[in-house]
Amino acid sequence: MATPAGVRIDPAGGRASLPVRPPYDLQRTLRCGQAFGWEVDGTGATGLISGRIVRVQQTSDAIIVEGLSEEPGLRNLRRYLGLDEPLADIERALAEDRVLRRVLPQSSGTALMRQDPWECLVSFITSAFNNIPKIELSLKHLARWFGTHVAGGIWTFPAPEQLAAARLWDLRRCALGYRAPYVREAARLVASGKVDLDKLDRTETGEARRILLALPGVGEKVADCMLLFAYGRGDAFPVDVWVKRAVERWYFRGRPKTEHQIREFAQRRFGSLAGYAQQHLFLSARTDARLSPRSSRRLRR
DNA sequence: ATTCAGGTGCGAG
DNA sequence: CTCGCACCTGAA
Repeated sequence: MATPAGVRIDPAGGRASLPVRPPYDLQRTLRCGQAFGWEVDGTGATGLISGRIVRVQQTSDAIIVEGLSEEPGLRNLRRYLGLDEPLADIERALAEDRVLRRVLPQSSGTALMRQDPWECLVSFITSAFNNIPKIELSLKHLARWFGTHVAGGIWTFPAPEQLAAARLWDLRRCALGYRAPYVREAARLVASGKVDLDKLDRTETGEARRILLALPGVGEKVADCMLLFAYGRGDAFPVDVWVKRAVERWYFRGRPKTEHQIREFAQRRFGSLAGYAQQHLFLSARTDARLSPRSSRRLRR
């Protein structure tokens, strides 16, 4: 297959340059909470993709890649990072909505990624009733104790087989708490082939959702995260506590709604862009002091 | 010491 | 089917 236009490759240096269009924002995309595996700093980010340690950083019109300089790895990275998402069109459409128009400036450029379904599954099982630092801690421990060593201080995310064989007691050492049996059982279902995560890529969304919901530790929210972050189903709308607060506050004048009602509302209102709407509402809610639990408790009185 | 955190599973009405 | 409740555990 031909190299896409605009791509510059320097095989000897292990470097490449992938073109991107505004408003794509690498930092926002990696920090927005959809992916956990990347070490993001002021200038770029480091992570593992296609079994390689890769550093990426954004310039005015490109993503500079170090550590990966050949296809199909680069194509894989493009897809993973959502570099080809038509963000300008998407955000223009979302800005028709009065709420999104207001919050978009602070989250513009966030692209939906295409993560590995298995890693995504474990990440979001772990995320349930948990906080972000501890989720990251658990995932880091999982890689350290069950993954494969790549190079100094870097381990791959463990394969289903690697976790399926784990002792519960060892899994618990990863601070997974009561989620440990969920993770191991999910690993066994995937490793045994009883659940084929790759096949879901070609499965109709509703059916894929039903299959995901049958996995232990996977409820509506986690299933929707997987549909959105791993399977590219743009109409998925994961309803977590932040999105729930934001939608109730900004679309229903603070009237409480069930998660089901919120999901239905979002799909009707945003359709195939519901996933992007969710990202922007989520990011906005997290940075809006008025939506913090402390604040809303005060207002409730 | 208490409280909180990106939900889910389970039993009851 | 909807509702309420318990829940591992590190960090503030």
